[in-house]
Amino acid sequence: MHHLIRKLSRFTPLSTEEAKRLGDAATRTTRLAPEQDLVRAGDRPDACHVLLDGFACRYKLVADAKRQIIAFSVPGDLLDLDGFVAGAMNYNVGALSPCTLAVIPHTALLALASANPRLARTLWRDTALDAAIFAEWVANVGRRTAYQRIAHLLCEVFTRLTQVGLAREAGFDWPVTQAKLGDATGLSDVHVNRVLGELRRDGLIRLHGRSVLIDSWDGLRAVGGFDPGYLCPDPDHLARA
Amino acid sequence: MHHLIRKLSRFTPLSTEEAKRLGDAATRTTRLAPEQDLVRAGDRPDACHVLLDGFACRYKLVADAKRQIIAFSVPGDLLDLDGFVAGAMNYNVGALSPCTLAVIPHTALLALASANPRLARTLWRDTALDAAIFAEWVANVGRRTAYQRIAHLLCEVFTRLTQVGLAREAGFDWPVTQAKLGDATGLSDVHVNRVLGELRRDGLIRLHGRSVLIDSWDGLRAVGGFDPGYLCPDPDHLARA
DNA sequence: CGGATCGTTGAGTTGTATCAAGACGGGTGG
DNA sequence: CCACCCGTCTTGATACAACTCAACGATCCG
Repeated sequence: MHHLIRKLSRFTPLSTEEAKRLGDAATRTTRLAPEQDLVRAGDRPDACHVLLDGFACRYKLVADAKRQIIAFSVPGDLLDLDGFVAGAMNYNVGALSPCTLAVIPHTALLALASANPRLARTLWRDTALDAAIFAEWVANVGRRTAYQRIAHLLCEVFTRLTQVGLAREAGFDWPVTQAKLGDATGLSDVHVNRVLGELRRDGLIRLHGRSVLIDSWDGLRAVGGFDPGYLCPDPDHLARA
Repeated sequence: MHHLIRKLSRFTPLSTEEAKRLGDAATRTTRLAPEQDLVRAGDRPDACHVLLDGFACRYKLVADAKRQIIAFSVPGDLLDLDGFVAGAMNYNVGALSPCTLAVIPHTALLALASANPRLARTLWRDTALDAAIFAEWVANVGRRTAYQRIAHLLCEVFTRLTQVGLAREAGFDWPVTQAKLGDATGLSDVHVNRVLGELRRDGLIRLHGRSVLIDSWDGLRAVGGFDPGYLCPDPDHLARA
């Protein structure tokens, strides 16, 4: 399991020993079909899951059958650490593509975190990173136009996929429909379609099937007002202290 | 300092002993004038601050001088715990009214967290609570109408003020202008004004100066689709494990 | 080949923003 | 104590971004 869990270390940097311990804590793997939910709001899971392969998202349902995707997950991400920290989930986690997950029981995680404060802080930082991304999304959805919002989201996804080595030099594959892009940006699927067309016409991106090509990274960044700072918590911050 | 820090224990439940230790860690208090910033995005603070008295908010600035408030803080809240966990701030924290803060140096916090895993997890849960509120705001701003958004926000603020004993039976005092409500909900100040008028006409709330009276809690909750679950992480979850 | 899902485009509607002007109210200085 | 001023609230008129509804085309898959 170690080499799988090691993936996590790219995103939430762990020492080799810490990665090994987390890997030992993972008892098994499990799979998820597209559209299948891992957990629902209100659930009290007894294990955490690391996304080893595939793409997932977190989402909330609001009145009127509307859906808001609040985060996209990439391989290496902890999907439901909140279940460990807070007890109950307050959002759903669903698969966007076939997914493979590592399962880490809460009991094992608790033992690890108690015995190893440094590892606990690393996981704590992961929660803080989630919070930072949520915060950026509040600003994205609240104060940017549709055109800016989608540009910003594409920048974020590209940056995160690059961090885990899953992007190409100028683009990435991503199994997300326009309707889901709408659920993530608070827009209608129809409007997402028009805005994507605009971004394409402006020479910023190209779309082929499920692959996104970024023709002008600087342009896209400028449009979205994207600053990657919030995605890069300083891994050595507490170690230095 | 203990009786001041104890306030924190109402919101992020701490044992008496833990509250005492945190109180000992706080070296001094400081004050903030309205509109004054405690920290800015990019800062690397060397201490955390507990809001003892007054009201503050966290906000981001996006292109075009637009502002998005991403969270309101009430007395008892940790304002900049992210500075400790992540290293650098990625949002600003500003005072809405005159504020009194307790100052806890990162060095003291690190020592406390290392020596006391249970206290560390309590603080970790505080980060998770912040994340849960951000996530709810993403859904609020992304998928609710102006009318629903403002109703939901008022429900949240009332609930949180009730948790720390600062609400009246059916209302609360809150030094927030309509322009700031707009910055928090992603709306213009003019539109906030119209929607508040609508909520008043519909018999849900009344406003007098800076005080909010809730005439129909059930109505307001129904309109906003408000479920307080995300504000109430189970404090005993990890203790039981 | 048929059905399902997703993308695309058009026409019309609506929610919310913007601009502008005036009313109110609380503080300050004369 | 009054006059003034500044920030805030309120209201109206107009503009526009984004939504909805609807139809059709393109793919993919069984």
